[in-house]
Amino acid sequence: MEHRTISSAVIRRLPRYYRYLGELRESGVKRISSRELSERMKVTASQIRQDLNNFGGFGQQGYGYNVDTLFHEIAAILGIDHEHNVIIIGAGNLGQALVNSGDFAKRGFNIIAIFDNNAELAGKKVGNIKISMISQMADFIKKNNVDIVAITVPRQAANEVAKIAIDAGARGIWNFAHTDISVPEDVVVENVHLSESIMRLSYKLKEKK
Amino acid sequence: MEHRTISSAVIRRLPRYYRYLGELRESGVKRISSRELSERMKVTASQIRQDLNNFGGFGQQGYGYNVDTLFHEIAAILGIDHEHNVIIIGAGNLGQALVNSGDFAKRGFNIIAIFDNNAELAGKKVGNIKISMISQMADFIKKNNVDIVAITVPRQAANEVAKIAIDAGARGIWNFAHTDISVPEDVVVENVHLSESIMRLSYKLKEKK
DNA sequence: AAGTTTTTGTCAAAATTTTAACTTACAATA
DNA sequence: TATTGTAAGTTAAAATTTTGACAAAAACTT
Repeated sequence: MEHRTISSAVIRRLPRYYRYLGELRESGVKRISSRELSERMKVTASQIRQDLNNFGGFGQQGYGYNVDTLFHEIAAILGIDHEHNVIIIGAGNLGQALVNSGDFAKRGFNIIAIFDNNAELAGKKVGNIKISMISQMADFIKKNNVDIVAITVPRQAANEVAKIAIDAGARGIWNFAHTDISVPEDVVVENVHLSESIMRLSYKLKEKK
Repeated sequence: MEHRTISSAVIRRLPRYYRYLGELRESGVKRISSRELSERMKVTASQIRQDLNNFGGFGQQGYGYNVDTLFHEIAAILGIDHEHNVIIIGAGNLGQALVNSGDFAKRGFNIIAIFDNNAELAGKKVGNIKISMISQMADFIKKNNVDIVAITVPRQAANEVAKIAIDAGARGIWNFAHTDISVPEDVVVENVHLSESIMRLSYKLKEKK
């Protein structure tokens, strides 16, 4: 089977489709057309149809898309039809916020450990997870089938802790540090750069004035 | 003066250029060519030159770009050459993390208040800011020249608090809630959807397997 | 001081992404 | 069961974005 690469623009939109479908599902809507969806989401119907057809024909002419089916198909495409083990490196405010937010667990991203290098924090609890030392991390990753490593340490330390995690077998890096992380070919990184985000907002504000 | 719209792809890259230039500046580098920068940043030199030339010719043939000058030019473009007043709505973990992170203040985004609707939190402190009630927010916005409103409340409440802030005069919304916020023409929104981000990571992980 | 190298700014080509239009298939209805 | 309307899937066109190439200008070199 031929395997065309899907553009990242498409992947950027999929989680949003998923969110809308989840909402429709909760409110009991059984079917939806690309046109209706496009009106709600402020994108073109054409784009929705084309995005979805990258992965297969999930709809039916004269009917539309079955909300429930499409919801699950997108979940499968995104790889969120099963659980993920997540650890957090950095028990600062942001790391703690991620642990305490129930949102991720609800979507199958289970935060199973949090690490820090501050010895004073050792054994203290965040939510109901005990903080461990980074020295224990490699061992933990090897033994616990960790999929995703969230990095919330200061930028100076980010590449160092990423390397430890990757050497221990981690393959997905969720990077919150204000720096780029260099990784080998088979490791994927998703960046969340809040400072860049607020700068973009600042730009947009300036343009409106 | 003609005012061409700059594509959002360009704006997405500017903060990253800014970050790299800041690092170069700190390490005492005085000048840099688009080629050198492109090697460090893993983008094409052509793209850097074209991006910058949307705003003016900041470089010089045979020399390159003066790091310090370009750093400040980009700051001006992004509107971060002056301070911004920021308030946070929602004193949950994420709201508290934003307050406690010194990173934003360092870049001129001063968090001057945090609001919540939980009466039990009234008067309690996050960092050195007292939590106020949302009922006081409109008045605060009117009196304190608030530029940016960060929304970290649950999604069900997001549009409601956004409306209060906008009606009181806020023009920039930094939205962390897992929903879209509808705003009038003259208001700008920058979204930070963490759950969408981790789904994209999940997709990339699946593709590598 | 002349020649050589570097490097920008710009133009045009290439690639990608988005939108629009068309064709086909199914669903609803009478 | 035949007919009409709806809406997906697909193809083509348009728009946008990225890359490559080159002339002009400045900085080095000898």
